[in-house]
Amino acid sequence: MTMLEVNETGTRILAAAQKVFIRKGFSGSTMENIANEANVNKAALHYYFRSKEKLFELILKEIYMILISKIKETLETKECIEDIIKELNNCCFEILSENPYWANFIMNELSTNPHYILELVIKNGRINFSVLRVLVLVRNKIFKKSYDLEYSLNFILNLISVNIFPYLIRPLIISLFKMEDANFFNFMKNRKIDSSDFVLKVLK
Amino acid sequence: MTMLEVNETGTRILAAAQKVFIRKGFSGSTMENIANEANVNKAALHYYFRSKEKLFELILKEIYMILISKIKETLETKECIEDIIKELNNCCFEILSENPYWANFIMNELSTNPHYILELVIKNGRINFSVLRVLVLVRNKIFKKSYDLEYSLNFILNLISVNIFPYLIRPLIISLFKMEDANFFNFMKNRKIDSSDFVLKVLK
DNA sequence: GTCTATAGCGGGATAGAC
DNA sequence: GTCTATCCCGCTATAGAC
Repeated sequence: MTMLEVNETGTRILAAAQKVFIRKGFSGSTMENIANEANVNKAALHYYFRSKEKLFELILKEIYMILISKIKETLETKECIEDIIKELNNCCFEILSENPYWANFIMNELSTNPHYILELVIKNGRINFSVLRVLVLVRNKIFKKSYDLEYSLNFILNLISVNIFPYLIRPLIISLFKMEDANFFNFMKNRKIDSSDFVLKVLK
Repeated sequence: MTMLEVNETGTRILAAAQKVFIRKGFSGSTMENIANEANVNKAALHYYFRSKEKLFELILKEIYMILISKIKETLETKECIEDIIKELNNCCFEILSENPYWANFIMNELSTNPHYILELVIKNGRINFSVLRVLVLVRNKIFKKSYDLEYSLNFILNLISVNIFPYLIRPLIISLFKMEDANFFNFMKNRKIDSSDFVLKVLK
């Protein structure tokens, strides 16, 4: 049986692997952790997915693809820049409140072992077109000021920053303000309006 | 000899440990990596610092303290919020262009093993006062609008986000725009003006 | 204080029974 | 396909010579 046609046990292993890898990263996770989480024997992991590395690549690719497809959809279905900003904000909230560890996972891998993710980015280059489209929209909007590519790039960078970074420091926020996870996501839900405002102000 | 009075070999080990831990994280690093980097024997590491964990804690604490003291200084020496914003921006640039891996290192540890950092945050609670002071400054500035604690908090969150997040995705930016490291930091240097503008606009 | 040698263990991977 | 047993490497840590 190949990795592509996976049965019930295989999917259980994949789910367990996701859970473990996402929390602990590649080098922090062990095959035993994953086997226990999936209620199978260590040998089963190797039977289905050959090695730890192969299994990890599958998980990383799966998560990356889900993220990218949602973001692409968001960037492409809206017409004006204001709607895109609001929708992107919604999109981040929905993904990351449902999967609180995804952002950290991707960032950790990007910094400790950029190779995997950079390869995915290059192979799935079509996201670039969506970003380019947003760049043009931003340029048109702020063209009056005096057109400047770097300014547009910085605008997008700021947009992404305010949408993702707060989720990355969730453990810190939770600890400082003595919150529960639920409080945090509630805070982030209310914040949606503020951070859209924040970004939109710059356009006006 | 204790860990506090460390001779030349000890400092060489500390420097090597910093280099290795920062790039690979705790679980991604081995004592052999560090020993090679320091040009000493593995046994020396244990002689000076007892265990991998103790050595790691020292490195983490050292970096955390440097970061916090610089940020505190920035937050406290300036009087008006506009100056603080600009100075914070400078501060991040100076630290992170000189130590490109620090931001990622702290974030990775915060997400894979929050315990260490949260303990440091709690033990060195004095940073909270500086942040509180900024919060009050922000509140006074935007009070006209209608005072709102959450709004002020979000403002600070946005401020931190645009200052740190771009450094976190450096590998991605470098790869996408086919930059060298030097180009990236040059870009970030120019960006300083834009991102201050970005944040300041909201106050106006 | 610094080195070599090695203990001891945990983790990835495989062989082989069923 | 699934399990048990086991191999073997690499890593932390220590003992002991010098």
